[in-house]
Amino acid sequence: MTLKTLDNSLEVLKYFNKENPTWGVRELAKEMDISHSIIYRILATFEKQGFLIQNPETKKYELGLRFLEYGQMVKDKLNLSDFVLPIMINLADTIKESVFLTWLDGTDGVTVEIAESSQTIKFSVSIGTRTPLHIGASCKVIMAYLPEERKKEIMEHGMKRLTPETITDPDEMLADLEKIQQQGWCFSTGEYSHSVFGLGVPLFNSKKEVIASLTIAGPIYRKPTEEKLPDMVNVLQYGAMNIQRYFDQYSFKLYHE
Amino acid sequence: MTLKTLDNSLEVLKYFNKENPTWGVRELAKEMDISHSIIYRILATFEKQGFLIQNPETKKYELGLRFLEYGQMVKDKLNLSDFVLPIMINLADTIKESVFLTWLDGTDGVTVEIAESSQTIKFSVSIGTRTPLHIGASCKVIMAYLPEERKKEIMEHGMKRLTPETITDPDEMLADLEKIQQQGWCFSTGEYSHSVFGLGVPLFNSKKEVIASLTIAGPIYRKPTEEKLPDMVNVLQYGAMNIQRYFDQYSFKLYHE
DNA sequence: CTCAAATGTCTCTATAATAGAACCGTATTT
DNA sequence: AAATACGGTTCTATTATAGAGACATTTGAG
Repeated sequence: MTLKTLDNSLEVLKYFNKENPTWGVRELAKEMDISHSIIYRILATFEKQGFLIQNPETKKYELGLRFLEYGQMVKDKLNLSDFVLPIMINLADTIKESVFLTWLDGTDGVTVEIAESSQTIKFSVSIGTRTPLHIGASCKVIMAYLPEERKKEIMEHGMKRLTPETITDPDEMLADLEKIQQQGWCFSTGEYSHSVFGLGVPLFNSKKEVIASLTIAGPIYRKPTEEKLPDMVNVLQYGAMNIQRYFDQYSFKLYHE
Repeated sequence: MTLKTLDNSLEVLKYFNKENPTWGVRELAKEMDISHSIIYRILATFEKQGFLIQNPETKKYELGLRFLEYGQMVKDKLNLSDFVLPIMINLADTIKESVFLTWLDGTDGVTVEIAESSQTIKFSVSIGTRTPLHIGASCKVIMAYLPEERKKEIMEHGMKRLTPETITDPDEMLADLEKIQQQGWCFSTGEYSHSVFGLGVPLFNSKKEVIASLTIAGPIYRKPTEEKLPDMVNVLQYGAMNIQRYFDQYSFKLYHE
């Protein structure tokens, strides 16, 4: 029961990403294997509304300032900067690695807040980055606490491989998730990017449903040794506890109450 | 030659703002005076694509995390934090008032970067805020440098009044713009909000077309006296000159080259 | 506790909007 | 100078949408 025209148009928008920020009409039409007339009408309509702008010189289209407006509104709604970000910065200072908050959104995890490590070599990621839930510590630790049917949904949605370490076998994944849920955290290396380790713990809403995760990540050569890992888990869980307390006090406006 | 379905759908999105962040299907349908079936299909399609999310409890819709993604991309593209923001912060420290950068977007000015004053009473505005070009120093100083036909377009677009000070008469506006262009800056009080003063100067692309403005704003009781105004103009123009130099070096990816 | 009003969702069909091919004038490339 | 590629437009068969109405639930008032 969805609108085909709108659905297609939003699909077109997805082609505007960091790698391909600008598109010409025929260029995008070829990429999507769609008639250029259709693409033209879609792009022109988005432009009329400020969601895309056309470079008057090159005639190519790119994302417009309207997204700044909506993006800021979502950010304000999450309201993480006042209380949660300081906790994350504190954590990043203690551990000397980047810390980030990942939000559950359908079959993806979305990075909503970041505290970067002060070290020159660090894990770096953009706000708004979207990753399938089966990849990496930040996402798998969320997936581990989802109901079984949603796990199945996610796995049937297709477990794309990003690196050789990415788990793509459903049985292996279920076993891994089981383990994660039992220990309460997830440590992974090289699943998202071959040179990165991650350590994530879950965050819940008032109904004890998982809604987010707090994760430490850094270059793989600085990954904690087996003896040091428990310490890192402890520090991370302490930070997560503080954030969780905040979540419990102020029920969020986004997604869950 | 635009798509009516998409156009209508984007119009629906506009109802999700800071004042009304959540909408039920019938509630929004009533507000827009449209059949609730139509609204339902639009909202459901946006939700499917992550642009809206539905609260499973209340069934009401709100903006989704997808906007975080696109908003961040636009922000990254503008790439103001590295060079321009420091200049703005420096300026804000010197003058002890908030400083913000406004981008030209169609018939509106959009706030794209902010350096807030350290004083407890200060002018405060959100990134992404959209204001018609005929209102306030930050916008009028842009409008003053636009070609005559675009000025006419903007005025015919309707000069909405925000405060008693807002200029709504076309002739008065043209005279005002003439003066602004001659002196190179615009000082206004109470046009955008009754308790705020603003002082703005224009910024140009490589083709000497106006694309943005740099503005100081603060509470009206701290507005500069007639003797002190020239000093403030000087400091602001010096900051603008630095930003302009950056603009000239790196031609921007947004809107103009 | 009961009834009425309001809600999100779904079905149906006349109607209106869209898809997609073909075309146009311009710009760029060869 | 010819040929290709481009954004934009026009046309009509086809298809998706508009809008009324129905439905099961939920909410709220009496």
